[in-house]
Amino acid sequence: MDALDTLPDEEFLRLDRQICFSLHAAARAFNGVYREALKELGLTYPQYLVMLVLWEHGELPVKGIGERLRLDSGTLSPLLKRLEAAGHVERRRSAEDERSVTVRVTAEGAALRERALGVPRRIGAATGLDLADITDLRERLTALAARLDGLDPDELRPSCG
Amino acid sequence: MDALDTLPDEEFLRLDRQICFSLHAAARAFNGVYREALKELGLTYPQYLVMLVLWEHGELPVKGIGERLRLDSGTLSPLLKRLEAAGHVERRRSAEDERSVTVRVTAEGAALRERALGVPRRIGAATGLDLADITDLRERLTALAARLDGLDPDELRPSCG
DNA sequence: CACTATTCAGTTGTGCACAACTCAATGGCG
DNA sequence: CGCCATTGAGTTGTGCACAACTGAATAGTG
Repeated sequence: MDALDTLPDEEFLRLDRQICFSLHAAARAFNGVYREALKELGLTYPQYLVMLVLWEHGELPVKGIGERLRLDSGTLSPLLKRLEAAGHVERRRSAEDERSVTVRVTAEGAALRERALGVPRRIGAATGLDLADITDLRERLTALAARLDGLDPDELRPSCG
Repeated sequence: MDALDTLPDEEFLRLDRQICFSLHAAARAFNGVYREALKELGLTYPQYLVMLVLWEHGELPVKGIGERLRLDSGTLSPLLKRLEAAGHVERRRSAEDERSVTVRVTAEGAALRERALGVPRRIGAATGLDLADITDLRERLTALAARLDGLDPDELRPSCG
């Protein structure tokens, strides 16, 4: 039994506004909190995401970063240039495959990690959620994103609505 | 009590990557799904959000839109210009207060609403969530955003907008 | 009334997301 | 081997988010 099917379109539009807004606003609010916490590190939120995966792996090709963060080269190329200009990473073309560019954390970038260690704890405190809440929310969002990313575009076309 | 307090910083950083990524990715995935669904209407996701509040209220000052969507004039001014160029809305300076600009839905903009009615149902189906799931997720995200924005949740709740 | 502070919309500049594209390197196939 | 499709990074152009600012209109205060 899906209660959604019983709602008229009008009500759907109202509900949609609430959902659209809540997700959009939550993402921006989260972004804003991180912006504040990361200000002292000189990192933006997406740059922090990139540094997090690089801190875990030491070095990765641009493609590898993109796969882990679902970002394409159009977003990553200029972002990585800025991280390199800031001295946090180094980029060099791969010897085995001249098409590929390997991104490696510099000594300065590794030192930045130490200064970043306190950030997540402060964010966690700001959310007011405990570990179970956070984990639950994370799992739901991950599942939702996975489903939406794997969607056939045709399912969103009017003929299928 | 709070399991978060027992985690070392290292573990926190790992957890943070998962949370940051999941929220960031979910927001972008949602955005992508709407982009696809809204393509035929010629609207972007933020433009759709603006049209949703305008369809509910008929006309609003720029400030009123900004309050409901937590967006400032730096974002809204160019966006509204594009909506006006597309013929969906009309902007005119208020007679009572020359500082204020009133945004009103045009006949074309109202007609667009009819074509938009099917969008939320298709999105709802795409998420694979039922009404209870959606409502629960929405409430959590709204509460989280409210806390992070440092505001009273009631002021942010769409139903009060 | 005159003066100041605030409000409102808009502009500028930076950074991110994404589509569409370029270009060189690689891999596959006949 | 030669040809062509594919891959990987980068570039260009559009739109959004946000900070910092401008300028005009209004509100508040003495």
